Amino acid sequence: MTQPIERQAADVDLPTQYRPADVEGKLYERWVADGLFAADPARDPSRPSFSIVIPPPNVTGSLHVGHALDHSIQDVLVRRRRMQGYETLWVPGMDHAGIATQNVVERELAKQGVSRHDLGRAAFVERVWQWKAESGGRILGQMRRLGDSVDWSREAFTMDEPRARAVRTIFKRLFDDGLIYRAERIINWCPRCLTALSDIEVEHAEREGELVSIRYGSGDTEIVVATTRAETMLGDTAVAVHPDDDRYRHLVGTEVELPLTGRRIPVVADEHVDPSFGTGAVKVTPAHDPNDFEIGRRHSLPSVTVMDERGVITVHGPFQGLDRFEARPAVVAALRQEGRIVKEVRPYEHAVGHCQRCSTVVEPRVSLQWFVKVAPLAKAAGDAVRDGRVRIHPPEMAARYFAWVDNMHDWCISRQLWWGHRIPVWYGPDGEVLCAGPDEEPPAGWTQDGDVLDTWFSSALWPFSTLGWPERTPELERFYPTSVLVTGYDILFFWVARMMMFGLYAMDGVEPFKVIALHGMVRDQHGKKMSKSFGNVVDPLDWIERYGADATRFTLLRGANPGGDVPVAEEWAQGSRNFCNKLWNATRFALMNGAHVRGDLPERLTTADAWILSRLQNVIAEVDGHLEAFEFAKACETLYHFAWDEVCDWYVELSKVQLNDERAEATRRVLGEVLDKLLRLLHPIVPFVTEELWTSLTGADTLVTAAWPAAEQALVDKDAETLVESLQRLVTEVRRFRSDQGLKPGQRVAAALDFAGSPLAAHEEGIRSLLRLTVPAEGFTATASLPVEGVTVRLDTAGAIDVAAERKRLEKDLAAARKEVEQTRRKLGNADFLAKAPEAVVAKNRDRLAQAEADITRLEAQLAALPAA
RNA sequence: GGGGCUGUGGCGCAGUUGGCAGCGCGGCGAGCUUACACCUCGUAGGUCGUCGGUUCGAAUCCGGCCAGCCCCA
Repeated sequence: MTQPIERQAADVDLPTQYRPADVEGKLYERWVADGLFAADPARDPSRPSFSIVIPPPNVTGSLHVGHALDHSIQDVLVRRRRMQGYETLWVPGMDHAGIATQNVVERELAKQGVSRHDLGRAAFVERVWQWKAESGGRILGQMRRLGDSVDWSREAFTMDEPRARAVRTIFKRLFDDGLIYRAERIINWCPRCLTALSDIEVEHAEREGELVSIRYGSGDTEIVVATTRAETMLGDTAVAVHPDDDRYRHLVGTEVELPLTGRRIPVVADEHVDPSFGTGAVKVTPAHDPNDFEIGRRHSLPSVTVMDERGVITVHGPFQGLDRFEARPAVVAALRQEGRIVKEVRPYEHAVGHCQRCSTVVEPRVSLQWFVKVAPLAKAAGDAVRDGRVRIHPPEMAARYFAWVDNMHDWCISRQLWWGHRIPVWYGPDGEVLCAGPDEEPPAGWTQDGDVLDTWFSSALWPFSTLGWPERTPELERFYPTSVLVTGYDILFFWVARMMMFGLYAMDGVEPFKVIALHGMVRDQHGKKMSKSFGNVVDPLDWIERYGADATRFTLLRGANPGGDVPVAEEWAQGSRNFCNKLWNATRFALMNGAHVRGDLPERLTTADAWILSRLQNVIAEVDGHLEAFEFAKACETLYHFAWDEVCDWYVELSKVQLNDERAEATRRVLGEVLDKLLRLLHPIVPFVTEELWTSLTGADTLVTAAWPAAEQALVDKDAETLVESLQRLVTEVRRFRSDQGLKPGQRVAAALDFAGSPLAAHEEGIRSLLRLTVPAEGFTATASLPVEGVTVRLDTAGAIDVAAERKRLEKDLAAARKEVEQTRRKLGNADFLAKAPEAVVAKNRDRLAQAEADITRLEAQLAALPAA
């Protein structure tokens, strides 16, 4: 009658536990070798396109858990579109990370006692390329471990030849349009890296410092200023007060003596002074403070530079040659000696800017630098979002975007480094300036500007430079604008706004991406930021090794609510690993029992079959909707719940009975169908385990390009869902009884089932199987009787039942039912409620009341039937 | 100083337009029931930060307060 299960089981060669390491590397290499991730702009133009450019990781970096999240999300999007039949392109690559890379190589040289200046510029740059070839870009190999379905044939680097061409092209265009200029401004300067930094390369951190109040002038002209940077007073060229401040009105326009220097400096009135801070008077050092620089410009003040590029004091005998941090106490001591110190607050907490790459305290410095005039570009970047051409997801994040682009300062793009795109400007013998485009040669003898461009300048071109711009390539034609940009909200300003500005500018107003999908930061299980010093850093490669790439991805995606931070923990990775193992074993069970996907679904379905197929349709629709909306956490949750709690815990259990009778063949087909669709839905999230299982189940080559499932309305069966829900309540209730009575889960118990006309009668076998209830023999006497879901289960507990436990249970349920009745009655007795609440809500409450009343009747009868204790 | 976010069972999070508080992990109890102990079954645990308002009805809307976090200056 039934197929010989033993024989089929022998055909199934799957271990009882899923071992990711056995399959992941093998599958990935096959995917790449088969060209499944390769995009072809010429292929079937009728198909829609879907493209993503990867936020290029730093060439010096390795895969951290933040990348793992970012990449997992992109991979889900790309893999789903691929299955939906889109021509998909996911471009991989790296950025050259000017300062970081130069620092790495300089550090290496330093070990040999060599500086970059010893080598000279050309040899040093050569050396960096060599470093890149040997030890750069480790992350690319690590991306394979995670399963990134990128098109490796299109790997790009922000410093390679095509990208260099793009940089030269756009620089020339911006220059010719007057959007790039050179000017002497105060910029952020790193005295260790010896280069300018843009605003966003400076990290502000609270530090303990000091606030020293110094008396300038004397007698009638006395005025006290407070500062955290006493050493800069050597470069003061004014004292500023608010124009409406009566305390100082009489001093405005006069001069006061600047201590230690013997100079006299003016007192000026400026709106930007906060009269409520300190004494309401501030010292003005235009050469060493950005705010003071502005005040200086407004009042035509001279600018006195007191430090060199390394932060060493260059003026005033006793201080000359001191580092800025040595000079500070020295200056304070000298002032104290002169009786100039009025007050000292120590420690004084205040925000200090640090170099993002080396953590050195940034020194504002006046110098000649190149800038991008951002106003018109930023306006366009803002408008693209305001007009809805580019959608920021989640939408709440748009406020932060606008706050940034609408208040952007001109962007300092020159860096005093050797590693980077050299500024394509040449100077002639008579001070002529020439910007040369990609195919232009400067006149012989002219010298090129020594600076290089900010790395972000080239990464801002990424969405189109990777597609071949400035040529009008088929790639650009087909894949620009890219479909979505996936990145953390922390670099919305760093990078996204810049790509928007340059994309709109270079591509004649066409935006670089249609959607900006933002995710949060990965944090530990207590919401703490991961940091090496805290010791709570998760290494994704460690997780991949121990739990598998799929489990790593699932853990991250399961926590990925739009825009929200993603907490992760070891236990959750284990849970994800367990989930993968559950899928493995469910499929293993199915295969051992001959499940398959051949042919149509059976004509005749049992209620269990109809139920799981119906649920499957709901799940398909739900998951599809979640993924479309970037709701990765919800998609994972839905799939996890369906696979584990519905397919495994109920359908597989019910199928065991069906596989033993004439329904076996139909059941094999339904099992196959459910797993087929489930594995397809899960594939973008957990590609490896699903590929391995699905190819075993179907015999097909790969799931990577299999069709994405669509829900079929015809398979939705509300009646089956209702009936199985009833069955589940019945089974759960009897299990509770068994547990209360101390019956072991596996223990067989004789029971008689009286269905009294319930449609559940058709599922007697399934119910008996789930509950381990055997058919009673002759002379059976029940020791307990349970009325549930219209069915009476009478069972022989093989001994006296625990009346006390049963009474306790029934009384608990009774109390809950009574509370329910009371609450619902009160509601339904409220005339306002009946008058104002919607019909459906009222009806729902009536149903609840009826249900609760029926429960009370039943429970009271059961209690009455209990023998006295 | 400006702007933003968060506060729901021990921990981490969901809760769409207001209409029975859910999930995962962990805890407790029982079990190796021929897919899986990376498992199964059962179970405990929350007046949704706080005070007030709107409403027939508030975790959900409005306001004050408290606590914590982030970004920008």
